[in-house]
Amino acid sequence: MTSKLIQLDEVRRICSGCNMRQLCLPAGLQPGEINELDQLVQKRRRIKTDEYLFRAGDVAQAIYAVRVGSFKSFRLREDGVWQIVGIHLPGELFGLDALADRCHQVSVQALETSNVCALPLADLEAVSARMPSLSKQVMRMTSRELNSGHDNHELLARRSAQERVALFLCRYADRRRNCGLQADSFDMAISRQDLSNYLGLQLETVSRAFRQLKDLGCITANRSLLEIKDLSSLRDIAGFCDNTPDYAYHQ
Amino acid sequence: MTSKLIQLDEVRRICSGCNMRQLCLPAGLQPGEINELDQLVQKRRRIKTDEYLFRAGDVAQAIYAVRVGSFKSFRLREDGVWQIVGIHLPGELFGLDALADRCHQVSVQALETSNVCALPLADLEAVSARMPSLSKQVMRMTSRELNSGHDNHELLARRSAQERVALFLCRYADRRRNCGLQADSFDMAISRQDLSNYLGLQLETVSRAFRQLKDLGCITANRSLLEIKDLSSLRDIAGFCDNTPDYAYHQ
DNA sequence: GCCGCTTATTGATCATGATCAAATGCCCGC
DNA sequence: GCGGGCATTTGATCATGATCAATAAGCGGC
Repeated sequence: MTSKLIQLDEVRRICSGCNMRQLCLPAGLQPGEINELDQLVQKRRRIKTDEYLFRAGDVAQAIYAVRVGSFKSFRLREDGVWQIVGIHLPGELFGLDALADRCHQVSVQALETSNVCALPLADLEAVSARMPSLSKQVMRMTSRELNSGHDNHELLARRSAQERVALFLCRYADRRRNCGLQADSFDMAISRQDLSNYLGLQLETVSRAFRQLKDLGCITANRSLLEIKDLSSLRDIAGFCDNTPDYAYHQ
Repeated sequence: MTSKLIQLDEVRRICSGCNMRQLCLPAGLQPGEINELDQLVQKRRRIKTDEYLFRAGDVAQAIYAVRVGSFKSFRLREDGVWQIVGIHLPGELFGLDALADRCHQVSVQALETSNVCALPLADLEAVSARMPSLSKQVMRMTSRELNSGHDNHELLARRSAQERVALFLCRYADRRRNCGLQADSFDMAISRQDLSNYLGLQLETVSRAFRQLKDLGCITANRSLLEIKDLSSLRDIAGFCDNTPDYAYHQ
């Protein structure tokens, strides 16, 4: 039994056996190509909570994919204020912001004990000519990142505190479901401090928004433990609160 | 004289003679490669103010580069509220958000009479194996887009109205300077309505922020005509207003 | 030039979220 | 179990920006 578990664990180490293979770099590749990818990817690097994977300013060595756990990317503004700009869940790529000038623009820290795969940039460039489907998949995943940036814009612009929190929770649950994790009851690795920073709100404001959502029966929340009781009303709160006619009738 | 002007105009039509060649797709390519790129790019499509280049939901045909003028990308939320998520100036690429599933996620409209080049997706894929430096440059430009998404997050999260407006103006001026346009006195093609939507503020709030910046002597503004009188104090207002110690001393 | 439309500005009031302050609860080491 | 430190919650007050309302300033059409 033990040896079987270890074998299973071994299988999951390789891209073709990984749970994330439908979402991550192997998607759209031929079996032979996946094997080739496997040779390049540095797998299963274990990162503990709050450990840095890299820091803004570091020369970029690789692009990264979350296998297990989650990460935050953030910037330190010139005035010393930090801003979280991204949360990364399993199957998502990050470190792509460094491709412009080979230098990381954000710092990345693990939000919990996590597991990350790295594809060295030198290898990526070397094989991209040989494996067009790989560079195509990298582009697809980068494009997804761009859209999630637009999601963030929408999240932050012209939304009340309650809407922001509700929308964040809906999306977080969706993303968890998408990568095969429990989506209605889970431990949010992200602290209130980090969440409020990400959402552009004060800690206290986020806390109060949680309270309201609890009182409405949408969720239960105890510290980082979250349970979504009524997803559909949570969605309503997230999206359909204000209908400014000015904007509603714009062509 | 007239014929000389026409000749010059002809030269600018081709990538190797284009003013934006250092910023845009030709950057980093060999002269031979630039000629090849030239054959693929559909050039100088003229777009009038408010004309759509494409709409969210359209099947993506190409990626686009601004040659002259400017564009806005925006989404229509399910509840009918629209949100501008990007402003595109000369030398910048857009339409990249469609690479994930070949379908545009945003609509794009010209903010003024503009000029755009298009690289068909089919061609991009076909030549990327043959021209690794081109796909590398596309990735570099996409990476820049990702970072500008992070800039937007920073712009919107936890900043006062005045800071948002000042920061927007600084960045807008920087981007204009970067692509060779007049940066201290110019016509902002973007309306107050669009600007306020982009910044997540009300129209009136943006108007008041302009007034304050005028009163401080940082700018003069008459409708869309803007003059930056004191860039350094504008930068100060944009970045160094609040120093929340909580965030300032975070590792 | 004049009229009507759209865009921008200014004013007054109100609601939301920031800020200041305190209390509570939880986790960890001893 | 106890105590200290940290994260979170709750409360009270205040400032900022949203909202409502009205005016002013271009701009195009005739």
